[in-house]
Amino acid sequence: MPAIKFPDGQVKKYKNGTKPSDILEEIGGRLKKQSVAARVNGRLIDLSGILDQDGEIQFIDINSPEGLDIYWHSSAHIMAHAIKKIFPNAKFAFGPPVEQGFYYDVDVERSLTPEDLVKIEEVMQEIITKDEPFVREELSVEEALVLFKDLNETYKVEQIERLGEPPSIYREGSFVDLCRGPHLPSTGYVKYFKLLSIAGAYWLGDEKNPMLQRVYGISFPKKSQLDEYIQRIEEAKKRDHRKLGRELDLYSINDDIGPGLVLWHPKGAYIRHKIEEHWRNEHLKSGYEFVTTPHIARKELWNKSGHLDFFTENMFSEMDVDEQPYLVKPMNCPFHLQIYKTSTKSYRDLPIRWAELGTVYRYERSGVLHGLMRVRGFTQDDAHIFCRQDQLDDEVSRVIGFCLNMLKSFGFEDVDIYLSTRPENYVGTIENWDRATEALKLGLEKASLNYQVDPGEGVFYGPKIDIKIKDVLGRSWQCSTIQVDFNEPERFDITYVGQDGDKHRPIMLHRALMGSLERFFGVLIEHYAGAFPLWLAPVQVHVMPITDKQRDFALTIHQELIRSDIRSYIDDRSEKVGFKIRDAETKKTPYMLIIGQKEVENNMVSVRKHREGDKGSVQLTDFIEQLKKEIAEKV
RNA sequence: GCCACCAUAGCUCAGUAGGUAGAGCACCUCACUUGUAAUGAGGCUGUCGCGGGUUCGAUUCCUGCUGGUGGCUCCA
Repeated sequence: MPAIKFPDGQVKKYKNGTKPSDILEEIGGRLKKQSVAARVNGRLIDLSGILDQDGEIQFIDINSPEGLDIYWHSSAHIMAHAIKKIFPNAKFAFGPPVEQGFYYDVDVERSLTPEDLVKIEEVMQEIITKDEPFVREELSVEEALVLFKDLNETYKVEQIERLGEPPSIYREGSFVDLCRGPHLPSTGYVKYFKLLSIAGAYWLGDEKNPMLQRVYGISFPKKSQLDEYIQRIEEAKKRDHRKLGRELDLYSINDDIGPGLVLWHPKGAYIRHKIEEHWRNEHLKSGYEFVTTPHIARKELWNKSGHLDFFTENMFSEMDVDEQPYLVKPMNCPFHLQIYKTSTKSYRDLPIRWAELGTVYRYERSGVLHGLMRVRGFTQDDAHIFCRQDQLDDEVSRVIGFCLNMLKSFGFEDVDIYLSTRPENYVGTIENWDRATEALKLGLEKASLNYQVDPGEGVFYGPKIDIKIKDVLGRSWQCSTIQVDFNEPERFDITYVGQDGDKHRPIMLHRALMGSLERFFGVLIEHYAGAFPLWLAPVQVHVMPITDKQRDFALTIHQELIRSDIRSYIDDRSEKVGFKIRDAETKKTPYMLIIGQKEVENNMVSVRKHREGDKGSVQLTDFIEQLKKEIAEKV
């Protein structure tokens, strides 16, 4: 007689063999309708699972994150079932739920087409209409191997062998799949779904393995949720930085120049200029000094730094300079190290913080290039900090705080933070790694930040903190990074003279706050949907006379704005004011000044704000004051 | 790099069952002199991504390449 404790603290005894679904039957109502699985003693189980011991139960709501995961997971099974019906020889790999929906990796004899997706959707609907229950079975390894070998499911067989423990399977009608579960009670629970795309994916994520076809889909209990999802994707596409970059004339990438090489147009370059200006000011305030280094260096430098050992596949091929091989820089660090070495450093000199907007070039495989987010030539807002062991904690803390502040000034408050720890291949001692990792961790905790640990994801030369920002379609892009380096100080043999008169090895931190200006600009465009805050807007004010009669007055206003350091543009075309407003609105100019006869007579300006509309008339001096305030506050 | 898809005017797109192409916006000119998201009329705009093949003839069919898109792998 298991005693089951409910979330409200109530404890009830049930007879042996009771299932969560029995309890739901008894409770009924909304809970029964909305629950798709149960968590018993922390473990998720099917509603048809057996409660055989005492424990705490909690029902999983269909619309909770876990509920949707189960929903999508079961949807993936239904999709696989449908594919199996259409392609009896299809073999299946993995089909998990993801952040937005689900996918299944399949091995089908021919390439799937969009028409196939339509067909698969139809068959899925049939399976759903049949409302077959998902039935769990637990098998021994041997039984499972026999079953899946019979089905010629080679990937499943491989997976069973890899697991090495008795697996569970789920049957649903004639379809059987290796799966941990839990699942929805039956296929009929899946109401509204859509298959979204087909892509290639390597078996087990290894590019040496064969490529499977990955079919992505999404499903929801309610039609409105599916509609909203599709609409959200459509809306997101409108603020894609590649679309806005073209529409707002910010940048372009040109085939004649080469893929992954960015042309910053005047408006984009202006925004970049403001970003850099802000960046420089903040760095000076934070105790950094600037350095500037060349774009190429002798091959030998890259040999010394280790880049030729671990980074060659990302470096552009060498060039010949007076019969000496040179390489274009993929990183700035070796240069900074060479500056360090030009003089003997005392412990009193540390910490040294050297920053550079350093433009680097990396060969990125063609398939990975993506607008401004992933390019082949980019400018890092790089800095290297050389410090003593006793300064490490403090430096890490400072960088974290500095970094978050920098992101905040561009409106990024919601970011994902990762701590990447020691990978399999590493240089340096375990003690050093542990100490450095501890320092990074301490820094994060002192700032009371939420972060995830990425075990083994550190660079071979040291642990790191990464901050990622999501683009408009929910794809994560790494921007900020703070890395400890045990490799290069060693290779370049940099030292400082300690209080004891001996030479010591300083600790080196690499850090980039925005990461690269290109990527950062990309996420920034999407973040603001192209409507940049006043301080960044390339054109801050559109001045528009209503008729030619007000042109002279409008011109004096435009000139006054320019004199006051406001970026003004005068639209004196002989067009209706509605036309000019539309134009300025489309260009997302923050402010419009409309100048008609009334304004001329009263010596006023009529203010209109982007997306907000008419703000009424004010004195020009007041308007300028207001703008200056807004610019200073960077809102 | 791998899998799939795509490439027509500056942009968004239509089109040709194979006979060298069109619309809207943008741009230019003229008229209108206008009050908070599109005034009207006229004009300009193309190696139909590049190369090869099939064909009397290719933007259209086949093929190679280049570039892009969505993923995978890899990374700021």
